[in-house]
Amino acid sequence: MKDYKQEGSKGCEHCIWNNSCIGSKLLEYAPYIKIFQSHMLSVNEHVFNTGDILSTLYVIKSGAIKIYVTNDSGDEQVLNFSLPNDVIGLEGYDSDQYVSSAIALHTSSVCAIPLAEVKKILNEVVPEWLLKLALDNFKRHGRNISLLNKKKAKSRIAAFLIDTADNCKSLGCSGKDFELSMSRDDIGNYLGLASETVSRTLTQLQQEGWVKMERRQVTIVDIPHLSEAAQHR
Amino acid sequence: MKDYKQEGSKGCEHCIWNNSCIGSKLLEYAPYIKIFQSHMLSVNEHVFNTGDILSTLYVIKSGAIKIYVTNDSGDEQVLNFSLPNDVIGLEGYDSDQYVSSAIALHTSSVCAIPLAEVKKILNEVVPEWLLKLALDNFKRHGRNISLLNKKKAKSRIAAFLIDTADNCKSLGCSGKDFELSMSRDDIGNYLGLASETVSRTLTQLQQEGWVKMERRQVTIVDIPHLSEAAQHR
DNA sequence: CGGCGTGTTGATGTATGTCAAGCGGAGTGG
DNA sequence: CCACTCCGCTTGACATACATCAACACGCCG
Repeated sequence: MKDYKQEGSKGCEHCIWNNSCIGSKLLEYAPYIKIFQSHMLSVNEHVFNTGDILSTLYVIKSGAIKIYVTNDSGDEQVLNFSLPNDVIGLEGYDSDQYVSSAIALHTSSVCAIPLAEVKKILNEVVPEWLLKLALDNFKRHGRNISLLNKKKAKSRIAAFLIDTADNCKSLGCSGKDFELSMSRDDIGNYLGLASETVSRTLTQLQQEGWVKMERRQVTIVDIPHLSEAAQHR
Repeated sequence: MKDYKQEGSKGCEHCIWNNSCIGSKLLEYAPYIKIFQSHMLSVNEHVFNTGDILSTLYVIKSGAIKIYVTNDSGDEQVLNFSLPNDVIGLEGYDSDQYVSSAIALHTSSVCAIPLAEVKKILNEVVPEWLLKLALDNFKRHGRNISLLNKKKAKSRIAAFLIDTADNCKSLGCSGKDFELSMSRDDIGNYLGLASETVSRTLTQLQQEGWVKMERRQVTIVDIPHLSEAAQHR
């Protein structure tokens, strides 16, 4: 993306969104923020890429932006289509890199907000526990998407198992052994699969030797293979 | 759910999660909150139901809770499985009713937090624009789920069209006529379908007379039928 | 032991993916 | 202005993964 400082901005008072935009609210709240400029993007121009240093959030002023990630095999996974008034780039808030890529579908314009300023305000204003609550929700959002928009049952189930294991781990379990608390029916409903397919796929994963299962008790044996399966769409 | 005030609580200092729980952080931050009690749930007991008056949030202390909605035809749609330390009930924050149901998968225990207190704190502490940002994300989360875990292409596409129309409407368009900003490829990728399937399904929807399309220009003709199709899993 | 809920497995139909051909608008160059 | 190409989209033919229906196995509890 071009250096947005090159692009002059006349400030929010000249913007068509004037004071309805969420960015201008921020400015209102913290008027000392200086760098806050409008920037044009042409079709297929990236706003940011996965892995880029995350120092700026963007508010979309006009146009449409596609948010996506690419897996190791290089194929793309659309996470969202963002429209005017949306804030993008926030998903990586607690890392220092963008965790997704953003590309313009139309000629679009965005306003840049320095993340450092936002962080400062947030830390001043918002209690830490509350921030954690919000961020957890962001993350869950991303996880759910990546569970659900896979095409193959095997990928979904593998992703589901890994996700569940991660959850369990963050609650203090081993991360390899855990107990599913829900029925095959519930899993199927959640993942958009028939319960029979869940059942079959689980036995298949066992036959491959990637997991062991006894009723709802799960042991993950081969994390690499399971992760790889989870990547495939 | 039983009246949680019946269930004595010894307070957070006796809880196994002691001060790591997000609820206790809230208590720390606003010590005047009195009603904050632990409550046991047996298997298949509801924490709350869609449509119930939303006056309480719950922090899960132990066990597992299934969050789901039911459509008009009565069939269930699992949105999430919530685990200890998760906060549930928040999705309806800006309505006054729960927008989903929550049922215990195991014997579980939860702590109740009066939403009024939380709202008071939030309003004192968090700028409105920031709250909106977080809530928008909650909503998008829910929308994405309901787009993605449908089984049939027709449902997904119908839901996608309605969602897009709604988005457009909230940006000031008619809500019936709008332009898709993304390719069939992108739509398919987003919805977990092949682009050919997107194409075919769109022409099918046209043949049914529910939408008119010309390239990326969409006119929604029969909202009732389209919505009905969107409901079906 | 017998019944019930949950999970597994098999047989079959169907929706969707995949491959491939062709269409049509948009842009380009003569 | 027309011919040409390119790209996105559509349509068709076929393969396949999954849903559905049904039978059965297993653990659980009375």
